[in-house]
Amino acid sequence: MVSTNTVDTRTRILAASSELFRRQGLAGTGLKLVAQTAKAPFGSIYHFFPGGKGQLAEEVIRSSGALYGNLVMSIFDACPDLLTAVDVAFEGAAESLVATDFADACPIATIALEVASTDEPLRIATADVFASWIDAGVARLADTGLSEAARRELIIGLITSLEGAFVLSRAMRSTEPLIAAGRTVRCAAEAAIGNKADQGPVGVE
Amino acid sequence: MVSTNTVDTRTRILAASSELFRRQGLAGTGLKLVAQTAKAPFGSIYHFFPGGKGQLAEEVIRSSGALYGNLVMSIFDACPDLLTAVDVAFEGAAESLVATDFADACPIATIALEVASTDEPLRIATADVFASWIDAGVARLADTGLSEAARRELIIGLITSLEGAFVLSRAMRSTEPLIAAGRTVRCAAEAAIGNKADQGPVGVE
DNA sequence: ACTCCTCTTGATAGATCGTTCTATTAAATT
DNA sequence: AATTTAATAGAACGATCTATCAAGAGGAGT
Repeated sequence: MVSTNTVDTRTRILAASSELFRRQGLAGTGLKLVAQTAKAPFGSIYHFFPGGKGQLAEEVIRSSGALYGNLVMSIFDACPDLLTAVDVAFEGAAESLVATDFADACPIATIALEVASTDEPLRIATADVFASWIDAGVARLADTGLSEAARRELIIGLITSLEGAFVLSRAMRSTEPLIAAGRTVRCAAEAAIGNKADQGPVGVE
Repeated sequence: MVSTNTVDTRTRILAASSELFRRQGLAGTGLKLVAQTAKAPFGSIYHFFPGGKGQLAEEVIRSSGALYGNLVMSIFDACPDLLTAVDVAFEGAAESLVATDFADACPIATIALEVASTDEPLRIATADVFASWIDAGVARLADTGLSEAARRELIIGLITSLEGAFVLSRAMRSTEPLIAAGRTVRCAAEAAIGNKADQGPVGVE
């Protein structure tokens, strides 16, 4: 009942983990540092996450994955059309990357690569997040009049370009990859809209 | 003089590290496992790499980065034109990913994300590799008649799409992201070639 | 007052990490 | 043959990791 002015300990642990995991990876982040960053007692981690690091990581993946998906999707809500949404998405990503000294990119990409071949439950969690992003994007693009296959291809192209651009931009400490990737996706989007009339498969053999 | 039928120990350590690092990350791979995988005595790691894990990782990044760059670049040599090269590159990546049970993708992407904000020497190493890929690609596309800026944008778009598609494909255990990313890059390449005559900026306002 | 119950707190265990160390064997050089 | 160098081999060290444990603080309800 008493509304404490401080945030929930559990939430603090989750937030600290999310930030640390995406900056230095899952295996590279110790729980001691998590507790310290969250200003939480060490034992509280195992109080709220009895499943240990695995459970903590899975909740981080799913919660921050959903959060980031909503963030990107809100850009599409705020933009009049698809093309400007693509531009704004990549420009916004570039800005926030610079603002955080090239640290805060995708919250789950680092974890996804780490666990893809080593931890099946966590791999599934990252796969679920990516799948939900794709589904949300396909639904969001319904008003474009494109076929579902075309929308799916487009949104996957956008996500993959964004993810890959994060890799290069963080490594090179430059927004150039993000800008170039944005232009690439824009080209694909323009082509898709231009070919709207075509019904059949896209492939030009 | 005597040509041993076995490979150099140093090379074995490097190869084992490269494979392990890209599958389970840098922080997630212990040197004990490296020695064991390389069938090398543990002490030999520090004999050949006195700088420890850092030196080993840097050599892995630079050597396997150069190797992978040459691999992708050889596709462009074997293809008659840019468009088919793009197709072959993404299809080949999809095939080799399936062949290795979605394990062997880009040899340095996982490391790049891990070290981007935590280890400056290694971050620089990954940045150097990406920069060399871009430079090589720009040079390779010289015969397209595109401006250097256009070539650069195109090749960065290709690399970022490929990297991002690896992330999603490995996580989802599906080649769909790689296929979709390939189509996206193909669209951008077609648009670039189509606009070859235009001299000014690409933007169609 | 008393009993739950949630949460806090830090010590501690046991394993593994990167690193260093000494000792031994193999090869090359003088 | 003698000596130096390269490589092998793994034990040992301190630090850090995940995970567990026991003990206590604070409130709510009876």
